[in-house]
Amino acid sequence: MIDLDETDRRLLRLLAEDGALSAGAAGRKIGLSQPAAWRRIRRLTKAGILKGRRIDLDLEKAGFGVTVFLGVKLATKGRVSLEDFERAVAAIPEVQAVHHVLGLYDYRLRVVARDISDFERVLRRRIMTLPGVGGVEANVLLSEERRPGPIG
Amino acid sequence: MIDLDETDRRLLRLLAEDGALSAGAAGRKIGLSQPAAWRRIRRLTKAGILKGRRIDLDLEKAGFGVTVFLGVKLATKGRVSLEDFERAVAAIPEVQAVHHVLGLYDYRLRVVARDISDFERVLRRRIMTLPGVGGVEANVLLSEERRPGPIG
DNA sequence: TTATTTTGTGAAATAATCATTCTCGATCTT
DNA sequence: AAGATCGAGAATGATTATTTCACAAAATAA
Repeated sequence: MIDLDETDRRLLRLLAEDGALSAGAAGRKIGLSQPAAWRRIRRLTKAGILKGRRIDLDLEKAGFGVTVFLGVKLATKGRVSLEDFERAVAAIPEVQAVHHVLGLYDYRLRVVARDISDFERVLRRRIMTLPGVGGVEANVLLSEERRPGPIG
Repeated sequence: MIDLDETDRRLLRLLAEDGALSAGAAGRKIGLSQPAAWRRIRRLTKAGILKGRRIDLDLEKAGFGVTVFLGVKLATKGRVSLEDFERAVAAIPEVQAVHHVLGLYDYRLRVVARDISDFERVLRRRIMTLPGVGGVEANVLLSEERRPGPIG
């Protein structure tokens, strides 16, 4: 863990708003020269705080209009069971994220589908057949808003 | 909605793996010239499928080691109530994402905190005091794995 | 106190890469 | 046969990442 300067935090906040910003462009916005900003960003990257960049794609416009959050409770929770479940769930293309969690559920999945009937297919033929699944709870996504978070 | 070529999908898949890839670099990986790849990416961007780029930062290394998913059920669900809740929750810096969902809960929040006691503070003084909150369920994140998804 | 190291900065320079446009040829459609 | 579509290749400025150097402030040691 590294301690962040106020300048570092401002850089991260800018990059969190627009990940396409270059080092120089981000620095310019806070009155920092190109090399200075670049050095800080490289430092943050080497420290592992900045893991990389990812694209933000609108799955709805790509034909996947349904996003569902699934809470999955396993029936048996041995170590083998967890690994089996994770391996099987990783093979489902419609699964966007797998969260191993502590609480009422064991896993939390983010699943996308073309429409509701397509989601039903995924749920019945993919999810419910996963090894060790006990109970499943579903939340259909209506709207989503990402917030910058405590640093960014 | 636009229909995607197999080449488009391969480009998106590459960009989903590494969002820092330039148009030319992505094209080169699938045997496409720089202008050809650039034109496709521009087309995808104009179509709204590619909404932009965002950074991927490791909040744990930045001192926020605890991530919790909260399921929130509202006590009263009028239109005004939803807007009040959304406005208030947007003012909490520890909230990373707000999902308006359909199902057992009304909202799903992704919250980060420095540690468990810090999370307790957020929960008691920020979340539980939100207007209209009926019930809250929490899932602590143990590990997370992002999957490419159906296209990317 | 002075001397010295450390740390972060800006300016200038570079070499590479990038986005962008143009032309031309191949392929496919009608 | 004519038109539309898509790609490669070359050429362009613009922007970028990256290095080097010198300087100022702050911390540390003498």
